[in-house]
Amino acid sequence: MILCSIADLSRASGATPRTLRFWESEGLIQPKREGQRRLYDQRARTRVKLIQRGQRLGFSLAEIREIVDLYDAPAEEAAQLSLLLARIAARRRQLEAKRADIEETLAELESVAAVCKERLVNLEGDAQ
Amino acid sequence: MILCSIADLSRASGATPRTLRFWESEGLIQPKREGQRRLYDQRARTRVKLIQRGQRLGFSLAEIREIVDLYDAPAEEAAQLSLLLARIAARRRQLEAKRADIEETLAELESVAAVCKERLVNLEGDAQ
DNA sequence: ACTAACGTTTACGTAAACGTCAACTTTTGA
DNA sequence: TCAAAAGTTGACGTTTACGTAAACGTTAGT
Repeated sequence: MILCSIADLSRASGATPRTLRFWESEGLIQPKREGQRRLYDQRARTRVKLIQRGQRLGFSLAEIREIVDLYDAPAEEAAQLSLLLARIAARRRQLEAKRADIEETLAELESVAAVCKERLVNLEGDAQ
Repeated sequence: MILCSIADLSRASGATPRTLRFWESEGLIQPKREGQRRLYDQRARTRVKLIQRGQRLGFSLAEIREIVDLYDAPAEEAAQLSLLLARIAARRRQLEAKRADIEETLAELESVAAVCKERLVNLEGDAQ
């Protein structure tokens, strides 16, 4: 299954055909063509997964495009490589900040949960 | 500084007055009133920070409202406490899934960075 | 041969999360 | 006292990320 139709990829990914066409119009994926019809190869399917992961993390499509472009930027010159490394470092910092937000939220939720559990235990004790 | 104006909170938080009023209209914050004017206490300011953190994590305002409401839900009965604990557990799983997405992305970016650095070293070697 | 099923482009509609006036009242410093 | 500054409530505009519908071409099974 090296190439698949838009319906196949839609079923496999959960994204609607409309969404896949929209992402293409935004330059996020570039499927092959057989006449008019789109044909998605492994590279396109991988990018769809990257797009969806980016969305789960709250990135806009514009940011997602920049992120996935980091993966296959054809860097030859030293200057291009340095620029690419700088961009990767910036995204890493951004992701680490998000991770820190997550850790804080998790800690707070755990603390609320602890209070809840204690109250539950007290209620059970009163009931006996 | 137990109470502050909308302009004060706007400066302190980075959210515009329009945004603060919008969040209020959506039921995310409930400032006091002095006549017509809004007065924000510490509780309101804390909620603003929670909202902004939720936004950085890609949650919608509807989700954020559910999340911040977990912090001050007045659970008295055992049934309410159990429900609250279940909701907290669901949010925890969601946050852990996001964290896993972040770890994957970080790992991939590091691998791309490693390739870049290797190429850079090779280029420097060729130059000598 | 024919009709579903699948695909295409084009265009308009929509929900979320505010931005941007407008028109007006209230407060406050000179 | 009086004008600037700050605040208020509508109401309409904007961007993002698609949904939905129209009108049409292509392909596959009976």
